[in-house]
Parts: sequence; structure tokens; C-alpha cells
Amino acid sequence: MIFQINFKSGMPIYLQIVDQVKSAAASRALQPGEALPSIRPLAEELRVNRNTVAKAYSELESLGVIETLPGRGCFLKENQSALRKDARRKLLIEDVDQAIVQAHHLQVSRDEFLKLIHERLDVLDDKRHAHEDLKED
Amino acid sequence: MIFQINFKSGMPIYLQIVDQVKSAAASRALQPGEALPSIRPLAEELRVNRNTVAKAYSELESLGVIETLPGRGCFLKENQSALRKDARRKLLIEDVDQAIVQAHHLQVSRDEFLKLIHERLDVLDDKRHAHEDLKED
Amino acid sequence: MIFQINFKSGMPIYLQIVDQVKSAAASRALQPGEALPSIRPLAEELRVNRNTVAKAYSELESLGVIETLPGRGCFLKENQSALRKDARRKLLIEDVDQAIVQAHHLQVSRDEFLKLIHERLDVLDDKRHAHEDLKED
Amino acid sequence: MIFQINFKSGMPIYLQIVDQVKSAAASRALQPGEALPSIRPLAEELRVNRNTVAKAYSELESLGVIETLPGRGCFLKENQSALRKDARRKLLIEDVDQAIVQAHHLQVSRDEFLKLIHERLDVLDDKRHAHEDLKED
DNA sequence: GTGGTCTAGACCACA
DNA sequence: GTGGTCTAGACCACG
Repeated sequence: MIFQINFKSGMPIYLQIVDQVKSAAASRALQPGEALPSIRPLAEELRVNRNTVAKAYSELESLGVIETLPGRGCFLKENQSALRKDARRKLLIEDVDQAIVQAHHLQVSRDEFLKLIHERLDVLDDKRHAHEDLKED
Repeated sequence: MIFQINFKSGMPIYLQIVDQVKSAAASRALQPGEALPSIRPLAEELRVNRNTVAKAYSELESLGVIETLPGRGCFLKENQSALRKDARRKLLIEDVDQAIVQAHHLQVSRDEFLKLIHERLDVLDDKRHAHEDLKED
Repeated sequence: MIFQINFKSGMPIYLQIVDQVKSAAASRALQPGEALPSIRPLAEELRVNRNTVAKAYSELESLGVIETLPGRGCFLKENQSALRKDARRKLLIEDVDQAIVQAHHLQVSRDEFLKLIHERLDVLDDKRHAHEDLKED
Repeated sequence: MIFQINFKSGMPIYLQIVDQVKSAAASRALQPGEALPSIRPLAEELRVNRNTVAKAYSELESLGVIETLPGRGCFLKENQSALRKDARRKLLIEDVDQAIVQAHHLQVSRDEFLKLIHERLDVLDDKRHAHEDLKED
């Protein structure tokens, strides 16, 4: 599990961790039942306070994404519950709109924007496959 | 100038405004010397406290991006350097990637995702036109 | 409203505050609708961090004892049921018993103990009056 | 030696044990040279982790109150000086004051409070005698 | 001025 | 070693 924290974004660090765990779970980079990094080592790796990681994990637990066994560790839950289709759509629209508004602010044309989308879809797909290949070793 | 505020992201609202003004300035969507929206109307439009917009503008002024002429308004400074195309692209890629990762997390297929993109491009285009029509009144 | 914080007891400060507010509410010493001390001034008076008081108030709100209007202050809820006399008695018995047990551990005789009680009643009464006099200025 | 642990008080368990040993020692209720309960049985009796009792004893040892003879047990140190009377008094005052403040919060009058004190003195005296009778069996 | 949040350090209970 | 809690400082949004 690899984390990439952006300290300057203004987005709370604990939320960045939450999102990345959710992403990893969604892409099966993190398998159901698999252990997440322990709080203390992860905090050291990210150069962050223990509590910041703890808060992220606590948030993930209250979201039902992970389950934490005190003294044992934190584990991805088996029964990942999917959101209803329109709820997922609403979440996704937020991120899509932000990208579109950014494109507009940067005066990227519609065609350039769509071309970029396709490029990134391909790039991220490749990354994901490479990651899954690694785990098979 | 169109703003898109995400209240749930955890990113400070005033920073979201700052970033969007900087993006618009970086691409010359906002021209040097051009006036920014006044604090009070913008605060109303964004459903945000006036202090929050004022803080964003104050931040932008201390960054040298805009200048405030008391009683006149806020204007983009003359000596703003436009970012090169690949720098702008990099900014945009961040937002695009986030949307893609979110789509993947929500298990939205590539085709559904692309369809949503087109929908939102149309919706936001309409909004923008309506907005410009209003201004012409 | 008088608070008595014991920093060496090991009992969390925020819980000491919670208990004392609950006690005052239970006996109508604090009236429904009445404002509690604001977080910052109270924190200063008690020589405690703002967050410690905030946590106490937050706990009280989740218990339904007070209600907090952001930007306005914290107020005792209207539908606060006064504890019946025997319930109040039960609360008090806990503290009385602890003092008695301590006296026994310290092998303080019954008469010495009673004498001490009267002394402290007088001392604390004087303190309280001094406090009320201050408020009348 | 009888211990009374309050799990809800928020006061660290190991400190509750430390305080009770110190109180008993301060008043010679626990005699110099006398053995303390062994860690494992005491932990079981109190329904607490052995580490917690061990931590209390370790704290007491570093305070010079007890000494640990490996394989033999823990014993109250010989040179344990009973606290002077005014020091014991100070300890007691803390508990007395807390009871008085609680009474004030609950708007219990001085007379009612004093009546309650006498009642509890009698009740706890009876309990104590019953307990000592048990031990004689 | 009000309350709320994020990050951090130190400590606790437990396996 | 594990996760959990309490206290604290700095910052945010809002009236």
C-alpha cells in the first residue's frame, strides 16, 4: 500500500489517507480481509503524527470500510457495501465538475479536455495492472 | 468568472477561491487589469460569509496576484505571468486523475464515466451561458 | 456557576466539567435556557486549553443536556428534567462516601472528620460570596 | 488489603491502585514489611490486565513506597514514614471539598448535607464491621 | 467575539 | 508491539 500525501493542498491529511485507502480498496489493490499498515509505522513513513493516521482509520471504520481489532490491527472489511447508483453518481459528479471548471479556468478546449481524459484513463489503467502483477509475485 | 466550491472536501473555502482565481489568471481566462467579482455579491452567490471571500482576496493580494483599490474593487495585477501550456496541463491532470480514481472506486465503467463527462460538459456550458446572459442585462 | 477542577486526580478534566454542569442542571442551579460560560473565558479561568472545555460542552450536547448555537453560545436545554430528590442524593452519596473512605484510610477520627467538614463548608462559603461580589461590580 | 477500582471515572486504573496503597501506607493501615497482594491474583480479582497492576507496583517501587524481591513478592518498605498530620489533612480536604461543591451544585442545603454525612458515616461503619467479621471466619 | 476542526505529543490499557 | 484517549496550539467559518 503506497500513500502519496500533498501537504500544501490544504486538504486535511487524514482525508487524503481516507480517500487513498478507499481507492486502493476499490481497485483491489487492497484485498478484503487484508491488514492495513499499522498506525505508528505508517505515521512515520508519511512524516505525520500518529493521531492523524488514527483519525483516518477511525473515519474509515465509521464508514464501514475497515474494521479495527484493538491490539491486533486494522483490516479491510469483507462486505464492502456499494452505494446506490444515483448516490455514486452524485459523488462522482462533484469530481467531474471540478475537473471541468479547472479546464475552463485554464482555457483548455473541450476537445483537448476529452483527449486528456482518455489519456489519463489509459495511463491509470496501466498503473493498476502493473500493481496487480506485482502482487502476484 | 465561475467558481465551484466544495463544502465537504475539507479544503478551506477561502483557499478554494484563491486557487480558482490563480488558475484563471494562469491561463489568461482572467486578463491583467480585469475586475474580480465584488466581495458581497460573490459571497451571496457562493452562499458563504463575506469574511471568507474577503480573506481569499486578502490572501491573493498578499500573494501579489490582485490589487485592491479601496472603493473601486479588486483587479488582476498587470505583471501576472501566464503559465506555460504543460504547466497548466499538469494542474488539470491532478483534477482529472482524481475524478478517474473516484469513478474507479465507485465502480463506474469507463463508458458510463465518459457519458457522464459529456453530460456535465453540456450542463456546465449551459450554466455558463445563462450566467453570461444575466450579465448582459 | 462555580467549577472546581482537580488537576492531579487523573480524572479527565473535561469529564470533571461535564459532571459539574450535569449536577448544576439536575438541581436547577442552572436554569433551562440559561447560558453557560463561553468556552474561551471559561478555559482561561480554569487554566485549561480551549479544546478541553469545548470537548466537555460537546459531550454535554451529545448527551442532550445543552444546546450550542455556533457563534452565539451554549445554553441549557429547555426540556431538562430535574432529577428527583433521591437521584440527586445518590450522586452526592458517591462523593461523600469517597471522602469518608479516605478519612478512614488516613485514620482520621469521626470527630476530626466532622470538624474538618464544618471548616471547609465555611471556607468555601466565603469563597463563593467573594465570587458573587465580584460579579456584581 | 482491599482495593476499590472505578472503571468509569476516567482515572487511570494503575493510579487508583497506587493511591490506595499510598493511603493505606500513610496511615499504617498497611504495616512496613507487610506483603502486598501478588500481581497475578490481584489482576484477576480486579478484572484488569496484569500489566496494569505491574505498572502500579513499578510506580510504587520507583516512589520508594514498596520493594520488589524477585520470586518472593512485593513488600512495604521499612523506612516508610507515615505522613504528618497536616499532610494527611490536605489529602482529605480534597475529597471533602469535592463533596461540598457537589452538594452546592445539587442545591443541597448545609443541614441536609451534614445529615447525609452522619448517615453515611454510620452506614459505612456498619459495612466495615461486617467486613471485619467476615475476615475472622 | 462565537463554536468547530486538524494536527500533534504524551500517556493509557491491552496482547 | 497494537489501537485509544486527553490535552494542547493553530487555524477556519461565521455573526
